[in-house]
Amino acid sequence: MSGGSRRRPTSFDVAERAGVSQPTVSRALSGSPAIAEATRRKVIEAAEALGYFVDERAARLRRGSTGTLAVVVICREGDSAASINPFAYALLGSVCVAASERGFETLVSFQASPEAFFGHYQEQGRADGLVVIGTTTNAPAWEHFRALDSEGRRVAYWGSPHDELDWVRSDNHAAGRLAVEHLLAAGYRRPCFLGALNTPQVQFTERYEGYAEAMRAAGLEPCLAPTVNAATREEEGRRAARRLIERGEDIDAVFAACDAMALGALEAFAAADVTVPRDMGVIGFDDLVAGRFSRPPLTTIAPDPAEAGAALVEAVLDDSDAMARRRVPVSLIVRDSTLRAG
Amino acid sequence: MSGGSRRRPTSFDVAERAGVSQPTVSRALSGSPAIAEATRRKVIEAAEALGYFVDERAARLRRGSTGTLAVVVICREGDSAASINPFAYALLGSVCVAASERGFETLVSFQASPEAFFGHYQEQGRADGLVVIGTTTNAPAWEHFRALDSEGRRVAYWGSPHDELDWVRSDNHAAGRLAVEHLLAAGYRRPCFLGALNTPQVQFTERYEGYAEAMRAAGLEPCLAPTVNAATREEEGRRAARRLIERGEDIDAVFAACDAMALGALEAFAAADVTVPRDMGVIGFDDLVAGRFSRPPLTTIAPDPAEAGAALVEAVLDDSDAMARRRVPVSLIVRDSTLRAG
DNA sequence: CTTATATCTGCGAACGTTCACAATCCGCGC
DNA sequence: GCGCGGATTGTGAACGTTCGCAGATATAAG
Repeated sequence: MSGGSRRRPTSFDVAERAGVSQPTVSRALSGSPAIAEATRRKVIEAAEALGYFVDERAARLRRGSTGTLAVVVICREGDSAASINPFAYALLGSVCVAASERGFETLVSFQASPEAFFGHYQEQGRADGLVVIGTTTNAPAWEHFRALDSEGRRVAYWGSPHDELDWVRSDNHAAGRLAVEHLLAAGYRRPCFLGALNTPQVQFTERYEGYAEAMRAAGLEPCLAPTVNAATREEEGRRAARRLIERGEDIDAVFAACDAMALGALEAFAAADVTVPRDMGVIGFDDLVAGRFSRPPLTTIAPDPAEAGAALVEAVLDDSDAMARRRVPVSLIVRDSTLRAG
Repeated sequence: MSGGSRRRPTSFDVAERAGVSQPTVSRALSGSPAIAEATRRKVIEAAEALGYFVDERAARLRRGSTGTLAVVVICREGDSAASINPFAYALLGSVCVAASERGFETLVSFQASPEAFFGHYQEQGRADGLVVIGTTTNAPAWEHFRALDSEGRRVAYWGSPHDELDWVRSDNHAAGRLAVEHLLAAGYRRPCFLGALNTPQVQFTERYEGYAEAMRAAGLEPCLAPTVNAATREEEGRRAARRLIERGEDIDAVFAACDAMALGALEAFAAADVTVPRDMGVIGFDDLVAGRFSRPPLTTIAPDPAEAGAALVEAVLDDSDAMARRRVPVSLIVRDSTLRAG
């Protein structure tokens, strides 16, 4: 209030105070090697005394970079931003945070058709890179991708089923192994995988592979309870579990490819008087909040959205020529649904 | 690939093609009134032919604006970005989207102590405005706020308990009314409010007020089942519900201030053999995914994160001098927990 | 003591826009 | 017929930084 708002200090002000030229200030603060250590200290001191910060707008203009990361979240046609998967939201949030930590701003968009988005940003050139969250089977989208990529624009994908591109995924093989090892340690003898393979959801397939591997390592035959398409994932899980019971399969535990299916399965088991965890162990993947409130509470493998977001940002911003393909560690969260009472 | 990447066209290129001077291009495209309609058309045509877009960096530098919106999500000390309330995430996402739609980028941060953030952005001046998501009782934070505000920097708050500032909240009074009206229509006779009043959570208090008003309008006496502090909201709900049963209060329905409490209450009722919805109706607020999977599925009042995000951005960016205080509509979602079978 | 070399710093320009101001054109009234 | 105001457009500068290049200083070698 009193005194009014002072003008923001510029590099000229710092230069004057430090007794050097203005470009020297720039060099000192941007970490250029061609600067004497003594000068740098002097400049830094002056900058701090004045409360100086580099004006990113000017720096970016001159440098030719945008300092901006575009993020597109793929959602179904007509979906509002509110109705997407909670994990995608958490991922979005952590991408934004990771970008901010590296001094990048984010331009976020929810899109049913990624290609529109790609075209737009490609032309407008408003972002240095693009992070895509979600899975699409949309072929034109992949074309736009390659176009972006060949222009030197960086793109990273969460869970991409397309092998030409940079991606980041959960360590789904480890998830499968963790699930099997936990179930066996808890006293179950024949865990079965619940989920569909060979769908665009590569991550599900990978979880199965981890599961199968661990089963064989324990001298057991993998077994699969395939799901069929339904309106919701819960419904898929419900149906698959019901079928399992009807056919009287010889299994005593289920590893569902995602929590939503696991929750559906829990309902089906309850309806058929199969008591979880006594008669049947159930474990999922995703660590949905819902799993904390189901009855019984759901054991699950938790992905790490914070790590995943950081990895995505890193994949986009670090311009190593090598393709970035990172696995983000997962962790086991034990709740009642696999606690076979002694 | 072939031909390499062409240089991005500038306003000089457009000017040359349209046969006007460069600043005229700027005027034509920025909607300045001091321009002949014929000229504007000529310029726009040339711009489209060349695929020209204004370089935001240069425009912002010259204009003195940042084109950036800072968003801070307040979380508890040590919390990672991943562990915050799902609604806050949804809100964050929709704020980012709403900002992007208005051509603003977002700088997102998760902070336990908002004052650090305020100070940082205040000095660095990297954002035109600030959106704060979350509730804090931290007094120093409010000081920083006022400072920002008096410097002409715009700030908007989700659910602020501080009356000097712009805020956006759910229409909590309507929520209370909706809950009561629904419960009465469903055949319950004496619904009770479950939650604590006079806490920093103004929104809870407002929901109670709406509830009480609707009760009186129906000729009923409001009733309150106060919660006490516990590690989690579920636990608060569980305890409050247990006490309600022990004391044998004459009630047949509960409106919980949030879904987490409602879910806790559901557990307590189940443990005490009070059958929901037959003996007791339960309704919450938040529309957590968890409510879809609880047993029975939870009737709830759903806030609208998309609308809320848009309103927050509007409050920050529209520089009317009048304080922006907006109520975002809520909607009733009926599930089994209030479906008293006939 | 001089020259070559490496290390550091200053100078000027450039990035692409918007803004203040001056210049031009037009029609109209005296 | 000349000047004058309003509507448009052009001119020049400025926003605050980074970059290329030349100049300066110090250190080492001949």
